Amino acid sequence: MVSQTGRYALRILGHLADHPGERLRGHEIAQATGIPANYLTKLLNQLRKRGFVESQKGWGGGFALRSEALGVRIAEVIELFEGPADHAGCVFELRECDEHKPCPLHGHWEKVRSSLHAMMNAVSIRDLATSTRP
Amino acid sequence: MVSQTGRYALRILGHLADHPGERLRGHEIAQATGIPANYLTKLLNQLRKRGFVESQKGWGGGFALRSEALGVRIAEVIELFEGPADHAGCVFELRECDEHKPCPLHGHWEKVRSSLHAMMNAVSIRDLATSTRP
DNA sequence: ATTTCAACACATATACTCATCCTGTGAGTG
DNA sequence: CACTCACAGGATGAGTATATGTGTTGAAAT
Repeated sequence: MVSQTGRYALRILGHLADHPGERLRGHEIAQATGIPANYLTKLLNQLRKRGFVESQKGWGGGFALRSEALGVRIAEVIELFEGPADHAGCVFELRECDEHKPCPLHGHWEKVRSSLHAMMNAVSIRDLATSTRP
Repeated sequence: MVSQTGRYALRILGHLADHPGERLRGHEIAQATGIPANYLTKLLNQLRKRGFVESQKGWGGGFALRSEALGVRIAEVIELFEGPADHAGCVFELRECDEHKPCPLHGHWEKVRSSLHAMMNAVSIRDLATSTRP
């Protein structure tokens, strides 16, 4: 449904959002999230290049969520790691399928697609923080 | 979302459902569906072992959909190739997430999950046939 | 019986995701 | 400067999904 890597990324961002302003070391994040440390720094690197996260090397260094990223929709995060979602075509490619000649799955798939799309675009990184919960 | 193999399986069954009672050679099915011939026979073999399809070797041989399989829900087909769906847990495993302490994605995910589940269980192999369309 | 056709089974190849290892590099400390 | 800390990044490996290749088996035609 969503790749392991994509879920990792959201876990990471959620954890960073829980500690605003703090610089967390990769090792700490790995321990807190349960993501393999070596792999995690790679993901954080991509998040940094994309501008969602900032990092600091050396003593006292670590990673922190950039405040500008708080409003980023999780769709953008998933895209970063899985490429454009491309849910345009019909799921099963059973045959040519459009509005006029829908395949047997068309209506059903439309619902799945739209609810997924809604989720991806309604939730932002800010919402991933634990503190958001009442 | 759904594996390539799973989509292949549905394409195959849809094609067979389009030709009831006929015995189609693997090569023909491959050509009609665009699925790699060698890979296709593997999938057809699994479908045969599961009882959805019957086969005949030798001259005049080929594959045919078993009439008993017409009512099979596509959930069963997908399970055959991808194992039990197991959409139980929360998508992103952000943290412990249940009804009382839902994660930020919980409500959204519930919708995705249920519409997917509905599709898988509402559509049967019979429905995959082109002729079903008005 | 021999030939031919097509499924069947097993082995191998390829691609991608996920994960690990190792070395380099910049930043701070004493 | 010498040293340590922690990110940066390339190379490598394990595991799985996807795809191909080769020979074997069964059934019909001749």
